[in-house]
Amino acid sequence: MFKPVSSKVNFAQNEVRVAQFWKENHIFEQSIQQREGASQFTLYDGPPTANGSPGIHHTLSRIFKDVIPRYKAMQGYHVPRKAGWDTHGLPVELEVERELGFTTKSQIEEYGVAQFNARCRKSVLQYITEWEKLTERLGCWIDMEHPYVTCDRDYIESCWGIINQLYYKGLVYQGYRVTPHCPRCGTSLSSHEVALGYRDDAPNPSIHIRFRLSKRNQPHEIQGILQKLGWDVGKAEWIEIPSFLAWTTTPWTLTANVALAVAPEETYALVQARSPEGLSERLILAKALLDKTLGQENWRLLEEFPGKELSGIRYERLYEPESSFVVGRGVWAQENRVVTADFVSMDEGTGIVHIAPAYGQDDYELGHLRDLPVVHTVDLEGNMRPAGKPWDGKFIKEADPLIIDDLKRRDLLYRSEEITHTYPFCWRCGAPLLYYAKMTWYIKTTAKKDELIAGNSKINWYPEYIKYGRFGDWLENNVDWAFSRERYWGTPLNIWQCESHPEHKDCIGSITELGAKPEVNGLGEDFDPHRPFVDQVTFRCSKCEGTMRRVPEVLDAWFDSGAMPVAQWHYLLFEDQGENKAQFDRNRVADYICEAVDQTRGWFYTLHALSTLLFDRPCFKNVICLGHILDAKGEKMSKTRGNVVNPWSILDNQGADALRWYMLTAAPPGNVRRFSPTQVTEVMRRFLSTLWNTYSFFVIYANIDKFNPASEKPPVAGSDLDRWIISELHQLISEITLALDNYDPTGAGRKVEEFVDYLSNWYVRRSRRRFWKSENDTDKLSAYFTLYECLVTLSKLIAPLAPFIAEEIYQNLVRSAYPDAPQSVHLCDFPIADPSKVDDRLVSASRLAMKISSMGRSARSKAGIKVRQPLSRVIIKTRLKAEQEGLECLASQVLEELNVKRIEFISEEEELMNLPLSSIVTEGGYGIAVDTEISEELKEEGLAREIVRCLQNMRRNAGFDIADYIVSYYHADSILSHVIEHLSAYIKQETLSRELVTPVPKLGIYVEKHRINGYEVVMGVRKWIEQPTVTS
RNA sequence: GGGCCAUUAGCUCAGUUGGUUAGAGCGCAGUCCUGAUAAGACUGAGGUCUCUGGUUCGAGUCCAGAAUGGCCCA
Repeated sequence: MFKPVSSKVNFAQNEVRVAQFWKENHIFEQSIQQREGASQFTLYDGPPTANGSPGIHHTLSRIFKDVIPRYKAMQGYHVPRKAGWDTHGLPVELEVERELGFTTKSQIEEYGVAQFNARCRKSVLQYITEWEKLTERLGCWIDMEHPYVTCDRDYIESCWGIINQLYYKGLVYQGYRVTPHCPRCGTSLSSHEVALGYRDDAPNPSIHIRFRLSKRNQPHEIQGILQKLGWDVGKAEWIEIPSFLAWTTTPWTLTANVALAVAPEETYALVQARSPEGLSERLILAKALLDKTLGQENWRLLEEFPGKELSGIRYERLYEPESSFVVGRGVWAQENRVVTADFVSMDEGTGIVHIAPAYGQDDYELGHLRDLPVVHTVDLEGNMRPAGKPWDGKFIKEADPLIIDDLKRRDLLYRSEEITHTYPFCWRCGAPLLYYAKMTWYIKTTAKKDELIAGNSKINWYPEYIKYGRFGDWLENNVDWAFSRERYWGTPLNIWQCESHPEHKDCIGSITELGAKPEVNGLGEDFDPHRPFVDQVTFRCSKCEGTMRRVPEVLDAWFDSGAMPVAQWHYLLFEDQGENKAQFDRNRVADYICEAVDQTRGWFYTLHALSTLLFDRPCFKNVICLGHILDAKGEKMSKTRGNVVNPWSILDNQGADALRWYMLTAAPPGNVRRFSPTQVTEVMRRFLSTLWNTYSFFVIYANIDKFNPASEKPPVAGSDLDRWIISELHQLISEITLALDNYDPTGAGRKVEEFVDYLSNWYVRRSRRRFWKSENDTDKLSAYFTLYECLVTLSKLIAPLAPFIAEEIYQNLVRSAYPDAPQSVHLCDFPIADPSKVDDRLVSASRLAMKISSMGRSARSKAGIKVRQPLSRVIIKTRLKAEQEGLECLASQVLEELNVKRIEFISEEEELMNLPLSSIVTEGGYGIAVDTEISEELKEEGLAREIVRCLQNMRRNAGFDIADYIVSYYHADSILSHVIEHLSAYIKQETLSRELVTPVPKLGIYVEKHRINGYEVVMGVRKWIEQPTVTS
C-alpha cells in the first residue's frame, strides 16, 4: 500500500517535513560521500555580501547555483560544495556608521577602531544566520557547516600569501588614483554614494582663459605648424603672440594645470579676434566652436589645421607651483605643452581642455599616458596650499573669485560668467565633492592583459554574448586594479614600511613569517590580523635600524572574494601544507559558477584576474550570468525604494519548489524579469498541482487495486497509449540531459512542463477507464506500470529542479515498494534515455489524435451538442495518407474522447464541406466533420449517461468512497423509466450499483430530484451492505 | 557621455536558417465535461510584433537610427 495522497495539498508544509527528513538522515552528506572517488565536479560559491537581509532577488542565484551540482551528483560525479560569506567592505561599515550615527572617519577613530570593527563583525554574523536559514529552506544544498568566511584569520592569511606572491613578481605598485572625495568627511566615496548626491542646479563659475604661447618653441620640434601660427623663423619670434583659449568651471584647478589637450582629428583655427574689451588679438580654438565662443561678428579666419599638429607646442604656465607640489611619476618639464586626447569633445567649451591630473579622472589617465606629473595645490580638506598667493589656505570655492581677479588683472581672462550644471555633492554632509588624486596601491593587471583575454576565450558563458560583450570589452579596456582602501573593516594590506627610510618595504607572506621577524612586537597568541591590532605590530628593518610599521590601507573587498579559490582552503601559495594544498589542487578550477550580471566587473573579474596573475589560467569553465529581478512595476528592488519582496512570504505560502520552478523556467536566465507573487502562484497551480493531481490519482487507484510494482511483472507490450507516453518519457530524458549538460535549466524545466501536460491531459485522461474497471487484467496492469514508471522517472528528472516534491513522490512510490532502493531520490542515478523506447511515428500519430480531438470538441461545441450525447460518426480529412494510417491505429482514443461510434476518412476537403447535417472544423490542412443526426437509440444512450452523471454526483454528495458499492433507486416518468430499464446494465456498471430499484423509499437513503433533458426524475442512493446470510 | 541587454495580447513569456492566417499560460466573458474536481476542455474578445528608415519577391526575425526600461562604466 502507498501512503494515501489527497489531491488537496499544502506544498509549503510538506516541504518542511521533507527538509527535516534530509537533515535527520544526512542525505546531503550522503550524496557527496557515496560518490567519493568518482571524478569531481567543482562549484565555486560566489560569497554573498552579508550586509543585509536577503530579498527575493537574492534567491535567483542561490537556486541556479543549486540545480547543476544536484544534477551532476545524480550523474555520478563527486560534487563537494563549500559555501562562502563575504564579510568585509564599505557597505558593512556604512551600516554600522548608520547605527552609531556617524558621518566622518574621525568619529570612527574617536570611537575606537577595535570597537568599530567588532560591531562590523557582529552585524555581518547576524545576517549570515538569516542567509543560512533561507538557503536551507530553499532546498539549496551547500556545505554551510564548513564555509569560508572572508574575515577569518586563516582566510586573511591566505590573502596575504597571494599579495606576497604578486609583490615579489613585481605586480604591486603605488600610484595615484582620482577618487570622488568629500573634503569635510575626509573620505573617498564609492560610485554608488556619488550617485546618491548629484544636483543638477549647482551654480559654478564658467570662465574662458588665455594661455599664451611660449617664445621658446623650437621650430625643429614642431615642424610646419609654428609658421601657420605666426612665428617668424628668421627673427625667431612671434609676429603677434597668439593664445590658446580654454574653458573651465573650476578655476582653482588652474593652479595645477600641466597641459592643454586637443582632439587630434578635429579642425582647429587661428583667428584674428576682437576681445570683449574691444582689442584685437590672435586666438586658437576649435573651428566648430568659433561662433559659439567668440560670437559670429568677432573673428576672422587666418589659418586652419588638424588638432594633432598642435601637439607639442609650448605655452606659458599661469602659475608656477612650489616644487613640493609636484608629485607622481611623470616628468616635470620647464614648460607645459599641448597634448592630444580622445575625450576632447566639440559639444562644449573651446575644444581646448585644461588638464590638471590631480583633479580629474580623464586628466589623470591622460597624464599617465603622456607622462605628465601630478601637481597637488590643494590639501585633503579642500584648502589651497600656501604658495605666496592671496588665496593661500582658502577653501577652493572661496579661492575661485580671487583667482579670477588675478587672471583678469594679468589680461589672461577672456570672459567670466556663472552657470548651473550637474555636480556631485556628499550625500551625507552636502559638501561639494572634489575629484582628488590620492596615493593608492595597484595590482598591475595590465601586465597580463593578453593572458586575461586568452583565458576568457576558454570560458563558456551563458548567455554567450557576455563573453565578448560586456566581459570581453572590460578585459580589452583593462586598467590596473586599484585595490587598496583607506578604511577599517577589511583585510589589512600586508606591507610594512620603514619609519626612517620609507623606501624600505617588506611584504609579509604569512603570520608565521611575521612572527619570525627580528624584534617583532605586538604579535600575541590569539592574534587578530584586523585593524587596529595589526597596526601595532612592528619589527626591525632589515636594511637599517629603523622600525617597520604597516601601511594604513585595507583591501578592496573584491580582492577577498576573488581570492577564494586559494583562500577557502587556507592555502598559502607554494608552501606545501599537506591537506590544504591537496584540497586546493582538487578544486583548482571550477566547472561551474553562477552569479548576476553585475559581477562581470566584480567577482567574475577578480576571480579571473587573480587566477591569471597567479597561475596563468582561468579558474572557471562554465558560468551562468543571471539578469536582475525587478519588482512588478519594472523597478529595481532596493532597500531604499522599499520594494524588496521578503522571500519568506513566498516560501510560507507557495513554497520553495514553486519559487524554484518560477525562477528556473519563467524567463531566460540572462534577461531581467519582473517579479510578482501571483506568478509563483500560477506556477504552483499550473505545474506543481497538475503533477500532484496525477500522482494523487495514481495512488488512489493503485491502493484500491492493491497494485504493487515489486510483486507483479510488467506486461511485455503495453497499449498504444502506454507505448506512446513511454516514448515521450524517454525523449524527455534525452532532452533534459542535453539541456542540463548545456547549463540550461530553463529549457529543461519547460520540457518537463510539456510532458506533465501530456501525461495529465491525455495519458491519464484517456486511461481513466482502464483504472476503473473491476477486473485485474493485463491492460490494467500495463496502465499501472506505465503511469508508475512515468511518475518515478519524473521524480528523478525533476529532483535537481524541484527537490521537495520529487522526494515526496519518490518516498511514497519507490521506498514503500522497494525498501532496498536508495534512501532518497537525491541519492539515485539520473535516468538514462533508452532510444529503443522512442517511437517517432507513434508520437506524431498521438499528437495528431490530440489535435483532431480538439477540433472535434470544437465542432461539437459549435453545433451545441454536449459531449455526453453519443453521436454516430465523425469524418476526418488528414494532409497525408500516412497520417490517416496513424490515426486509424489510434481510432479508439479519438472515438472515446469525442463520444462517437464510428470514424471515417476522406481525402478531399471539398467532400467534407458538402456533408449534410454536419458541424465542420478545419485547420491547417486538417478537417473534421461531426455527424449531428441523433437517432432514437443515440438519444436513449445520451439520457442514460445523464442518469449516470447524476448518480455519480450523488455518490460524492452523499460522501461515499470511490470504491463503495451502492444500491440506486429511481422514480421517473415512462420515457426515462424505459431508458433506465433498457440500459440498466450500463448504468449499474458505471455507478457501482448492485441494484437499480424503483420506486424510491421514504427513509434511510440519500435523495435528490433532477431534471434531465426536460424529464423529471427522483433518485436515491445508499451503500450496499454485504448480507452473507441472506439468500435471494 | 560610452558599452551591453531588453521591448511581441491586460500580465508573464514562446516564436528555429527570413517563408501559409504571429502562439502559450494566466486574467476576462460564455459554454461544456467531470469517479483527479480549489482540476480539466471548448469558444470568444484582446496584436500597427515600441517607433522610423533600409535590404529582400517576402521582415516579429537581418541592417541603421530613435524612444523607453534595466545593468555596467564615465
